[in-house]
Amino acid sequence: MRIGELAAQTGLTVKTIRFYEQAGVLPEPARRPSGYRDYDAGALARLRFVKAAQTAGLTLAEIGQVITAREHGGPPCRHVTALLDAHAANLDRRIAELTALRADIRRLRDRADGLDPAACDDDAVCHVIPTTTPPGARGPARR
Amino acid sequence: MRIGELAAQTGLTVKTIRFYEQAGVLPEPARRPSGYRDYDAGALARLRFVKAAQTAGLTLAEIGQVITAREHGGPPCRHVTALLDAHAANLDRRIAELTALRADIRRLRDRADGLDPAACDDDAVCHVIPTTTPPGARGPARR
DNA sequence: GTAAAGCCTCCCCTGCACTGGAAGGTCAAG
DNA sequence: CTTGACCTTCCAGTGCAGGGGAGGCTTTAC
Repeated sequence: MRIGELAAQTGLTVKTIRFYEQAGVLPEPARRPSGYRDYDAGALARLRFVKAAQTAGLTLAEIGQVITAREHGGPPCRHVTALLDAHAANLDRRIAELTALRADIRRLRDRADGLDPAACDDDAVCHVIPTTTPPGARGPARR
Repeated sequence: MRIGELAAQTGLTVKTIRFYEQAGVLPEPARRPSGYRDYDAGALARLRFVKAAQTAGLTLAEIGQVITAREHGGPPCRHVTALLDAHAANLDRRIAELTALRADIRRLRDRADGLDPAACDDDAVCHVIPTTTPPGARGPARR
């Protein structure tokens, strides 16, 4: 099938499929005499895997590693479970960060309701944001 | 004071300070005859505000808006509290997303322990990641 | 026969907050 | 006089996952 049909069947855009090929998560397909890409059912399965792995939070680079491991050796399951574990740990950390940031914002917000807007001074720009570090701050959240 | 001293006093890098100036969150300072930037205490206060606002989760663009509002009108407190509210709502959404993703990963991980690594098939790359959408999937998390 | 849709490659753009490096000017100490 | 620290501007790149559009073939439908 041609790239447009593959896109329709996977819900991806044509651009994205070509990008995946260049990113190394989708093998280069056969070409028709015209130069058009010609995909088989394997491409469909592959793209389903890529989508599922993305949904599980893996990056394209990691997915590429898994695929390479698969092609150069045995089943990459151990690698995959290690990636899942690492992502789970990352998520735990990020969730904790965001939750703390959420609490800080709530504190600022509550405090703001009791402040006089006219009392803002120029240098500090706005006294709703105290320039003395609020309790519980751990530096800017990485995004 | 020169830029290096300001950097030392704020804990930022010289590069970052110049970047902030270009990003519009720090006004252009006076210049010495040599062309060197020459900062006063206002710059220190301003950078403290920028850091505090970043800690509260605002982007540089938003901080720039707050500063512009401050310069072109009265106190920007209402603007700031609106931003804080928007960020709080965003955080709630992102925390929920990440928590759901975390639960999905935990499910995959638990399932993986009961699977046979040799049973991976080629098209699916690795059966630890099921290509049929797992229950509770809501699409890739935005990062 | 012609128009429209589809495909090709190529290169640049997005957001976010910086970071690195090149090529050169300035200033104080030894 | 030279060394070295400090400063200047400008350009480019990072990570991540694509998106936009130009300019030009190919295929399909009428």
